[in-house]
Amino acid sequence: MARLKTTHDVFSAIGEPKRRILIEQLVLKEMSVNELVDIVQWPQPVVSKHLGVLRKVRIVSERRQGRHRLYRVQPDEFRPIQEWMHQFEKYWGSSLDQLDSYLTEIQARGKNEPD
Amino acid sequence: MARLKTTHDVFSAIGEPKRRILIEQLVLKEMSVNELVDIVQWPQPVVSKHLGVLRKVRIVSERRQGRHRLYRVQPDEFRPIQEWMHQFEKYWGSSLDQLDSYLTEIQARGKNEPD
DNA sequence: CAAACATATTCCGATATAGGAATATGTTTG
DNA sequence: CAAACATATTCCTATATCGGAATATGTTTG
Repeated sequence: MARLKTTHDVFSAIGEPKRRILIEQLVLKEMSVNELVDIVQWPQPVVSKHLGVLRKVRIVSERRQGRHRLYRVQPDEFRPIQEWMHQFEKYWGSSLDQLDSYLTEIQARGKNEPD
Repeated sequence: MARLKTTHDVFSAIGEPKRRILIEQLVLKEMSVNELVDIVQWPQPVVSKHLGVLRKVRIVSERRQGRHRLYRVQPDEFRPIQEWMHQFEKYWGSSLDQLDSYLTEIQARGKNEPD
């Protein structure tokens, strides 16, 4: 046997630092490939390939608009990670307070935003 | 250039499924290598090697007791992941409620547990 | 100390990438 | 339709693992 694919689930997909950087941008707003290239300053094929991986594991979705392709993050797909991380939360006493106030704030605003 | 090490930070370390399985066991209780081997049924060197990676990125710590080595999870080391995941939490309207009640429950009990 | 035990390490081979370079595909516009 | 534009894909190479097998290291016990 040998290595396993780092491209087949959400956990391994975010193991790659460049992919995390792309996600960090896309979570801010939907963006075209060239917009991303302008920001991160990597060769376009590099960006496209990483987007391909993210797309394969459904972390991002793509929408065509003319000759552009607009990418956006699909936050729901991160839930497996969040759920897996949940097993450690009980050890984070101090951060719970922050999170709690954050939640209160969000919920005061009206729970969820439109799609 | 080529692949980058999947063994140098927390994100890539948990990208490997077997390592997640080990973590899931160790979070339950401190355990020796052979205890883990008994549970997961992989060859001992495989277990040891994955533990080595987890140890290198500080996700687990090791403590010697006689000829045994007892491993345990270091939950604090997962905080970078949790913090990174935080950027998506606002999209999880429905799960916020669960989490909120979870927090309320925890806090009612007395906020933090001893180390 | 020798044997048994617990675990780590080394050496090995197979393979899945990551990135570079070049090119292909698809779209708009003149 | 040709040229320009936007993006994906293919081909290539180097390399970092993953797991297997064998062995080394360290500890306890008789």
